[in-house]
Amino acid sequence: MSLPHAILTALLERPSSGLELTRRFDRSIGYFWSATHQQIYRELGKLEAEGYIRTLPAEQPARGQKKSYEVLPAGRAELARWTAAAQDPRPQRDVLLLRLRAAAVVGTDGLEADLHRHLELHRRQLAEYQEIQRRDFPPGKDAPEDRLRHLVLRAGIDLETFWTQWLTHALDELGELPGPR
Amino acid sequence: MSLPHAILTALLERPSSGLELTRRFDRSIGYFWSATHQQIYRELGKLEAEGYIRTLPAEQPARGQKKSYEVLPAGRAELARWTAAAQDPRPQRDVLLLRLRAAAVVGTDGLEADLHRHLELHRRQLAEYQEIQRRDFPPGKDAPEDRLRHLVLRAGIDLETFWTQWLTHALDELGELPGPR
DNA sequence: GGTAGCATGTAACGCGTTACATGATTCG
DNA sequence: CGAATCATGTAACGCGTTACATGCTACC
Repeated sequence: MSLPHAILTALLERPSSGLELTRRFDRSIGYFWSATHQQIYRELGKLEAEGYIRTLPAEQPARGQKKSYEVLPAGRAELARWTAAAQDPRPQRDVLLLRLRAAAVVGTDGLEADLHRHLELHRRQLAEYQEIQRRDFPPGKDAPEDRLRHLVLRAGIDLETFWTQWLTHALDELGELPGPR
Repeated sequence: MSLPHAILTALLERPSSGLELTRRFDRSIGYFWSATHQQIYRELGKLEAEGYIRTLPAEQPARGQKKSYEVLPAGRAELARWTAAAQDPRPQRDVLLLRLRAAAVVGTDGLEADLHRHLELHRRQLAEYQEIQRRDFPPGKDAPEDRLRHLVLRAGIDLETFWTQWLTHALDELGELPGPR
């Protein structure tokens, strides 16, 4: 039940059309809540039906026409309610850890190459986050309204840092393991 | 497409019935791939139909009767294939980070209490992992076949450590923020 | 006017979740 | 025998994913 709230947040930051939202979900918000354009259009329809958002006055309702949405007061209230409500952490889901556990049973053949690939992907993501930090949060300038956003970014940086370190360590261990290479 | 492989791994470690699997998914494997008993029964049916597992000879097929499964050679081969195959990391999904981003727009009212609760949950999980480490991986004794399992456990420990640190930091920042308290 | 790209959708399917149903076993 | 517990299921629904469809706009 989080996609509608992700969309409300994005629309409050800036009113947008479906495709613009999709693009923003590929960048900033999508770093921790991804969505495809099909999900977004489906959800925009629901949010509009529930009275949380509306199309901007300059709309043409035809099919191939751009249609921008803005958040209504009821939408902002719902987002505030959701933000403050207690929520249990979702159960963990990590395919890579599952694969290592499987490898402990059926062997590590072919695993190493993909671990290298993942390491490279995480390094790239980390570099991207650090670049954003340099650009948007230079040291010294720390406006109160940016504090929360910086906090979120730092979570991303620390998580990617963890994965690069852990994968490096995992590759070390794999190298020392007996078995076909 | 990972639940069947999680089940194959668990069944290779030890043949089990559906409910026993459910219990094991509440503990070890479920730490990074959770599943309910409904999912597990559904998936056991599919895996049996595909010839990857079979019921142990001592079966009684009646409804309330215990039914244990073991992995067939085809199932082990499929698991080995899946383990070695390249897989892209799943896009991140984290509700808490999303909520912080929403709070940057609609305010932080009511957020603090739930962050405290999450911090406590992560501290408890971390303690549980460390207890498992003390019990199953005492320093010095590091059999090669346990290396991979220990590696997975350390990922869990490091991730929970990260969350406790990050949440502590987040609560510090929230405290310094202006606004209704 | 034909083609490429922009923009908004529809349809189908599978996994994950929640609620409920049914049969066996144990024990007072 | 009645209740609690163990054990295996069924049904319904929503989100996430993939593939495909339709209508505009710009440009050669």
